[in-house]
Amino acid sequence: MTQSAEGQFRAGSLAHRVPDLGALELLLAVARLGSLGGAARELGITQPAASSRIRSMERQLGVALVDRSPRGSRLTDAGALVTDWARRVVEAAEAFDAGAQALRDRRDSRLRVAASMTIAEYLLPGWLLALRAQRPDTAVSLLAGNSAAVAERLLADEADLGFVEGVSVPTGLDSVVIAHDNLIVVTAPGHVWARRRRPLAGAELAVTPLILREKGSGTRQVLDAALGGLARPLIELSSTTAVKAAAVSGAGPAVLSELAVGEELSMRRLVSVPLADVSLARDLRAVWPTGHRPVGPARDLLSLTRA
Amino acid sequence: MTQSAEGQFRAGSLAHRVPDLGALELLLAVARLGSLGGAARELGITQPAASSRIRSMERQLGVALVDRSPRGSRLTDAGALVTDWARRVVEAAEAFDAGAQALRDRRDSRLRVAASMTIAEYLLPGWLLALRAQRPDTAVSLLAGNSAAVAERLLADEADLGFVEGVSVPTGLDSVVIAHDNLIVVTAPGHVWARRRRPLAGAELAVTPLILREKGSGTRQVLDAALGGLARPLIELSSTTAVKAAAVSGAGPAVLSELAVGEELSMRRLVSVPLADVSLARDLRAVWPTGHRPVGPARDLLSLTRA
DNA sequence: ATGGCGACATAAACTGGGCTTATGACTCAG
DNA sequence: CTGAGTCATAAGCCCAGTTTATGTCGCCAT
Repeated sequence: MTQSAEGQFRAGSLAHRVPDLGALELLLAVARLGSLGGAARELGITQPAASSRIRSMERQLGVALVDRSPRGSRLTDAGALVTDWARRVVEAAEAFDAGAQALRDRRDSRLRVAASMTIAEYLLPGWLLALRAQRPDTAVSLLAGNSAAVAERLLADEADLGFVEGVSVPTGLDSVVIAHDNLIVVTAPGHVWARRRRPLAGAELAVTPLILREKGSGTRQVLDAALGGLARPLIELSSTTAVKAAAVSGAGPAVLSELAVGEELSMRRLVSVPLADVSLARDLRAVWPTGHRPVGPARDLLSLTRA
Repeated sequence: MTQSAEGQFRAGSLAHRVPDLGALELLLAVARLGSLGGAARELGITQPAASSRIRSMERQLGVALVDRSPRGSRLTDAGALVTDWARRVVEAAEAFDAGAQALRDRRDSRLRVAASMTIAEYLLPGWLLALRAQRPDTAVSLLAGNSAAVAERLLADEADLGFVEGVSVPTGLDSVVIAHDNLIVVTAPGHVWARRRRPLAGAELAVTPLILREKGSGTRQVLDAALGGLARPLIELSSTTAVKAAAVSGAGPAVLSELAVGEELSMRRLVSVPLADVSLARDLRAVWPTGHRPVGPARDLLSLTRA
């Protein structure tokens, strides 16, 4: 057992075991530049600060990350691995930052975006990062709501560009399909369906109790339509997150947007069950007031979102 | 060449604009429990500390996140969105933590894993999280290296279970295929190939200059084999990260493991180009010394990795 | 009503981690 | 042997986050 300042065996929370974002950024800079001092310069701190911070990160993790020499610093093998993992944390933080800035800049923004929850949650941060890379000085504001709210904002000229999911386009708006969101059936890896070889038939899906969002939600509507209103709930939950958690825990099969489960699939916390004769696709669309084709920053963003 | 389009955008780096992990964890707890005090209790801090921390996070982001009332606290609409983004940062940090702990526990660990870089980087942290959820007291150690190094460790009884990618299984080891890693052709969304409707033929791929890993790397070997040694490099880079960055920046088409680009695909920073007549698949295998079928913790982990 | 309870806010003092400046040790190139 | 790189060490400062102690508000049971 470790010596540790806190006398008890309290599992210090994540923040105590994971270096803070500044340290992870510093590590990435060291990896890229091959020098503590260089990394320090890039981040606008002094060399001793960088040295000390890397050292305390190594102490915290219990692993040597960097080989120092009078000619520079290189990552150790473990350091390279840690850096790769750190990069993912930093990327998630960059997406957070891009989104958060859009939520803030309500006033003076040059591009006002209104988006449905699913799009705002999963896609928009990435788009904003891409937009920032391309047009660094575009201030974006974001308002998230359902399709009706998006339409309302656009028609009241309180937004320049909207994004909605679902089958119908609100009246008064022009639109273009920018992507297709497939709902997929997922289970925990241990579930029977995870070992199926034959694709699942719609009829079979319709008679199986599923973990679902509540009636009225976008995904539920698509599912009910595809099955003829017959989806049978094993349990109904009010957020995508809760559905995911239930599915991961093995409670049963769930139907979710593939946007929501990308990570879980690639890490095998969930497994996708192929479908045979039903298509659970819905369009994701960019929308704007009829006749007012997007120009300027709105056009920049729109062109980013289309393949 | 410098890779990475990073967000040095304003003087304050990411760490100054994004709340630290402790604050994000706290926000998730508030969202789940509906109470500042409750969240504070769960994290082992006092209620005023939680109150002050949420407040300073709101000040930092410039957005109200929670509606306080004498009967509890609920997220605002913006708060719900921020919480979803925060969850992804925290999940990345959890993966980081799981991996880092495995790197540390070299000595007293009950399960010693040796894995190839790609697997250690992209899949193992998720497996370790799943294993921790299922068997919380299993201490795991991790050693990353190429196939030969993994085999060496296993045969020297310095590891209990190994993971390798590639076509051949090192001699002296038994193995089971746990997944298939597909190499895919990706381009920036603006590239001509992103708008192709017909799948790409192998012959076409073979005559097009590509962004590639250096000769000798695992992915390059698979690609060269599939094309008959003909892959034509536009530029050769020494890390998956650098290849990704070049592809995202629009330098040209790249060939990468789908494990490496899951996030970029779902956020449309990259687009996958369908292939017609070539299969760029390679097996991911769990391996162990011939005859020594995994038991105990090794068996637990192995069963997690198979669908 | 009234007193109790739960939830959040405010205030003041303490603590520690991270920062800076200043300096030293080491290596390599001229 | 000197100058320009690198990193490490030491001493002091500062602020963010913490705790303890107390105040305010709304609900509820008596």
